[in-house]
Amino acid sequence: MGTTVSEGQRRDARNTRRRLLEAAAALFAERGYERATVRDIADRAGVNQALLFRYFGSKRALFGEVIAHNGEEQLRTTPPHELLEAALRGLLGHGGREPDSRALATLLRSVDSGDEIGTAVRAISDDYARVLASLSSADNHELRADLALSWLLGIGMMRVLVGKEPLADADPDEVCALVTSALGALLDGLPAADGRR
Amino acid sequence: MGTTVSEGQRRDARNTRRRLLEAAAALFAERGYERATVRDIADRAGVNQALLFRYFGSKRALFGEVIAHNGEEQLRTTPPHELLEAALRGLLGHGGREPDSRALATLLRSVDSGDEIGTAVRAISDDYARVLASLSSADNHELRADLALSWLLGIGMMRVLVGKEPLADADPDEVCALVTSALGALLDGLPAADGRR
DNA sequence: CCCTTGCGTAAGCACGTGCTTACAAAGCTA
DNA sequence: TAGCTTTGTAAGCACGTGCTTACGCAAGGG
Repeated sequence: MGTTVSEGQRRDARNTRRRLLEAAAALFAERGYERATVRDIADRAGVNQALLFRYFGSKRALFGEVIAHNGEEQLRTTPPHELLEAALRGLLGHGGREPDSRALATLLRSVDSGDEIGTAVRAISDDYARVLASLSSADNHELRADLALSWLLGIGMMRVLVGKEPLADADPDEVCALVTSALGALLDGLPAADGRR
Repeated sequence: MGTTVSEGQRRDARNTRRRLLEAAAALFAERGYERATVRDIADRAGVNQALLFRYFGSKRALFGEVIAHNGEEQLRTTPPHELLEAALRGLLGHGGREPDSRALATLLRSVDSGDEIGTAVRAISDDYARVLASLSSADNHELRADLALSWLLGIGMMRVLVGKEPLADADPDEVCALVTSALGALLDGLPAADGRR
């Protein structure tokens, strides 16, 4: 039958693969693609780094699987009209520790890892933007959604990476109130022009 | 007097130093701190890489000098109330080619270069935020300025690094209109609260 | 004319990276 | 027990990085 895995579970390929995936998800979210080394990932998973290549082929492929899993998680568990605030609070509170808010944190820190990594990164942002775009009824709602997502990204950057004060230590509630009201106006259909048209 | 530098100007320390600085400024703006290697910088300057270390000591020190020069440039040449739009258009148009808009482009691409680079990066953003904050009369105007700057940063990220569509190829005028009107409301004193207070 | 001074260069060092390989050992089948 | 497959490991390779060192060479004064 199922080969009766005892329970001490040494020598369990499925489990080690899973542990590698989890360790990678955590480290990618914490440090981004480039700064998360395969040695660190293997260490956190408690296995030899050679196994990472046996099970995933390459670091890039591993990143791809992580992204695929992470992207869907928050998107499926939160209704569209709460997504904006949920994502923002995920970014503001813990810095990507919990699995929910890992997608944006990973995006945040892997954004400059050029070429092919950018494709995976673009995939997450596409998912988020699609949902955000559904909230607006303006003709250029897709652009507005991109701008909203950009703001979240920028705020995350400033807080987590740059550490800019006073934003970095600001009260999440205060930030959230300012941003959501400004973005609400944006998405609900702000006057599309100012000086030009 | 001044040692009569002929004009073929080989073996001119001042000039090579200047060329290194200019090449570094360009490459840091184009690729960010990490991805701009000392070999590339020296090559673009047309000199040996060892000179980079003779004249600047380390790559970090060179970055510091570049940042110091770049930061002041746009800030001094544009009046405060035009800074927001100027910075945004600098980011939207050319991707940091011209010296004016290099500061934000450098910031943009060096943002995740951890530890001590972050300090230099924070210095630029502080300068920008200070000017932006002077535009608002709200009590938390500094926070609002940080949020405005964050948005610029995020938009730059999405366009230049992520390449997210439709934002990446959107008309600068359209983007600018949306952002400035939303940010105008933010800085002019938006209702500070929504659900809480 | 030598010889000190300072600019410029080629070569290399030490280290961290992603990835590979040769091998040990566990577990199953016979 | 013998043999085969699967899982794990230690060692190392190839390469790119920031940085250093030993040297060539122009220039100018005694």
